[in-house]
Amino acid sequence: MLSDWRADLLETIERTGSLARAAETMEVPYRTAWYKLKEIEEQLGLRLLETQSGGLGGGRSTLTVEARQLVQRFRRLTVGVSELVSQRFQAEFGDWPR
Amino acid sequence: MLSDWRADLLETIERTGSLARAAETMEVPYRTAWYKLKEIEEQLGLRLLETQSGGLGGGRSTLTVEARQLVQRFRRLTVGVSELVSQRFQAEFGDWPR
DNA sequence: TAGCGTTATGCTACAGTTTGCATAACCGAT
DNA sequence: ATCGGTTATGCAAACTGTAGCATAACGCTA
Repeated sequence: MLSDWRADLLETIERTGSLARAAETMEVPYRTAWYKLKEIEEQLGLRLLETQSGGLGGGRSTLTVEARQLVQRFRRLTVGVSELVSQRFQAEFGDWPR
Repeated sequence: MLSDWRADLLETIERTGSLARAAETMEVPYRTAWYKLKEIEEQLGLRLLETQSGGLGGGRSTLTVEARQLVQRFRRLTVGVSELVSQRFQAEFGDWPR
């Protein structure tokens, strides 16, 4: 339910302080980004964003504590994995004919 | 282009000796299984099946040597990886509230 | 109060995937 | 010769994910 891309999205929201800006930064429609977030929230049964519409800058979004923890854990989970995969891939398919 | 599920499919074909039976075993329509195989063959540019229609039992399918090697390598590639992942997952999310 | 940029969400369209149905060819066994 | 079960494929329908467009509410700022 989480993925590298989704973790990126969450981090970008945190960095930009807005879902709209995060979506633009990641070059994905706002509609889609929003939908993805809802998906995660639904699957995991938790709220990811602390949002406010209106006000300074039009509004803002920040991550909830749970979301921040989630991303942290996910990052720790995946670090080293892709390296292992490509290493194994090299070992098994390095001599692949095509 | 390969995946756990696809490797399963190939192994099931080998085990049952028939694409039709493999599809039934894996509870996926014959049409779909066939389509998936074509997809892999096309992407990798190799033949996966040694087929015969008609004859004893109506016909049969067995894996080509290349297909068998492919599955073997893929299994070796993924075995250590999934172990690492589930170990890491346990470490990071073992105490996850839900 | 009017304007602006953001959140939130419904409706719709479009593209790609999956699936159902149909048909043809094949060939050993009866 | 006919039957059965299999491979092979075309075609169209159903389903799914992604994206575009529209609209409403919100609240700071000018």
